[in-house]
Amino acid sequence: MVTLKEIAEICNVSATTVSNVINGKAKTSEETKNRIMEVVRKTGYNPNYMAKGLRVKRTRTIAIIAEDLAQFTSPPIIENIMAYCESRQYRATVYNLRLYDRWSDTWYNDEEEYKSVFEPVLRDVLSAQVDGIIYLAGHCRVIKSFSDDFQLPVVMCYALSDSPGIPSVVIDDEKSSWEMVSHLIKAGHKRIGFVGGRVENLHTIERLKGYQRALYENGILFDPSLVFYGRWDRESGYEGASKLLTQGVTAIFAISDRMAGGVYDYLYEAKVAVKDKIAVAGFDNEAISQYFRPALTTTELPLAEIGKKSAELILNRLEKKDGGRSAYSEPYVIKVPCTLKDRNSV
Amino acid sequence: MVTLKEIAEICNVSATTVSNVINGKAKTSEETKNRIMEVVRKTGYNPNYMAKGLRVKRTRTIAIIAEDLAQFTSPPIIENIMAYCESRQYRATVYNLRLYDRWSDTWYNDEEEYKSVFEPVLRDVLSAQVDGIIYLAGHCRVIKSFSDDFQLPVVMCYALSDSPGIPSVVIDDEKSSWEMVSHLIKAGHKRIGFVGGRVENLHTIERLKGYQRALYENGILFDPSLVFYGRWDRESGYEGASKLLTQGVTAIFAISDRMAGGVYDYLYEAKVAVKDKIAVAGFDNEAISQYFRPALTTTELPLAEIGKKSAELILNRLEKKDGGRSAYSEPYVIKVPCTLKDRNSV
DNA sequence: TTGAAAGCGCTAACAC
DNA sequence: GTGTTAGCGCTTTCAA
Repeated sequence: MVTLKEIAEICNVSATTVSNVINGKAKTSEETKNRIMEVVRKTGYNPNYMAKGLRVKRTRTIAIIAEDLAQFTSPPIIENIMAYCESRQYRATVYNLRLYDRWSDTWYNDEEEYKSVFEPVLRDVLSAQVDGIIYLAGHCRVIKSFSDDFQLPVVMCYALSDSPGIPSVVIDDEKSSWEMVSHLIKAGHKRIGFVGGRVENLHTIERLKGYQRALYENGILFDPSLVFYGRWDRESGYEGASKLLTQGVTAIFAISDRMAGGVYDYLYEAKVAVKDKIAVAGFDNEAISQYFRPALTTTELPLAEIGKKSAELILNRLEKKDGGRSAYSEPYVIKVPCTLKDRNSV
Repeated sequence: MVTLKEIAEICNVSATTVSNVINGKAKTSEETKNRIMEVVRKTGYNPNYMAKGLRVKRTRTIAIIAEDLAQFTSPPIIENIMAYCESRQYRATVYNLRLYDRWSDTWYNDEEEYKSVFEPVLRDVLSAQVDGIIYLAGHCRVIKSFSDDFQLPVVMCYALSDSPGIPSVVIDDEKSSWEMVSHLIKAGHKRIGFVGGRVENLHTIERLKGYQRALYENGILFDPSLVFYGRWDRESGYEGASKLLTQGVTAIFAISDRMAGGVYDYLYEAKVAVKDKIAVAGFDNEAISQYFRPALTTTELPLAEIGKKSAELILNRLEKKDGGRSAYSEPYVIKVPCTLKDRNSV
């Protein structure tokens, strides 16, 4: 590994001059500039990131702490964070908590266990001297992993922060749900079953609100017996459908595509035609939804946008381009809208 | 950020001693050891990774250069590389070429364009002073991105290297395909259509070999008109099925689940029952395959194992636990077997 | 068992 | 325009 000093020696200039040329800093004569660049190219010189970081105390690197890389929402978000960082000459490095991998979806009840994995990772991140952190959640909830006086800029991605200093980027669950239910109503449905995720889950809560608002705006009574709470998975959808059908629904809105898959299962077994007899809508626009027969009408998650916004937010903060909001006076939440994918199940 | 030197001052010892205690190096009296650890805890001291890396010239970090994070095979592999690295006190950091994102699947024809994205990333990786590199391909082929005298240990993951110094970890395409076709034959099929990916693709080539071997071993003539080459996607599967059905096949083996989805599409339109009339088998065991109706018999990719093996390989190399194979005399290829998922389409 | 000094590769501050 | 000096936070001799 050739060093800057060696380049300097070869060129008969000082290390400073080489440094200046490489970083386009001070004024240097074209002559020496060319001479140096030539040698840099020939030797295949690469600046030592460690040495530079140690000296300047800025690494132009942000950490993405992902709760789980394998969560289907994570890779597209990460990919777009990285793409945006690249466009502004930053680096993003991924740390993976592997929360689902370790405890499927039970983990978030146990604060202690969570800490035992989060804290070592955070130390690692801090050791690496990153300039900022994007915490990428696996699902939306209020996350209090960072103390109020945490030393680094943080952006909460796909979840809410409880700290005024940490802005959040989330999807607009309420509005997206409202849109889908309005769509269902426009198609003539009045008794619409709602298959939610876990009761206490924020996605569930917000989407239920959207459901209720759509009913209200159309003068339809909200019937609580049309609401079923599942666990996001296919089996829950099946259960939900079996319960809801006895309530005489003409449409079912399952708030995950997987649960919608379970609804299809039940309907198939019961020989009830999707769309013709019962309309079904999903949420997420996972790959599976296109393979359902009939193809599922669902809501596309704005994952790319979420990634980009989060990255933008943190980089602006790092470069103080955020209009002085460095310390937000109130929780700062960006809600990114989803888009309805109208396919063939409604 | 409190530094080691500050810890030393507080404790009235030298920096050396603190360093020794933290790294469990030299013999230190219990007394001072406790005193130091206490202060370390209280101050929340984190060693500076930059400073340490600069000094010791080993970072205990490996780079994963992923061709595309959004490729469905990537996240599970990465997750398992990270998990294994963690178990041996290493760090893995992800670099993303975003090849598919940039050029979908046309990119690999253009060496120049490829270099224009690979090379800056490689410089970045080198700058970061990682100890080794795992190159994670999006699909199997021979990759010659690293010169023969490349300075760092490299492992090729999910692809083949052309260099004796770079071992590869890939799936056993031939055997897995052989297994599936044997399974089909055992179920009574003699005229089995093969829906491949692109002709020149290594997965296609190997799986076709497995297909042929299974036929051969069962005394079935290989009929070239039963082979169709697609582009891995759903539409290709549809096309393939339409061609193959005119050849009187009783089973179709599509070597990606997505293409199998297209086969289902065609069969559905043509009102031909999957399984009862035509057996269908896929490959990949993507999430979608479970939602097909009937559920798709397919082959599960050993992604976890591939990740783990790759990590193991490179860490062993870094720590010379590879039985002196530091320079392999011949290309060293590890083929990881897949497992057949027998569901309901055969 | 502990410490002093040197130096990893780089850049900031300042002098020339 | 270019060079000198000092030092970022750590570990590694080597000496005490």
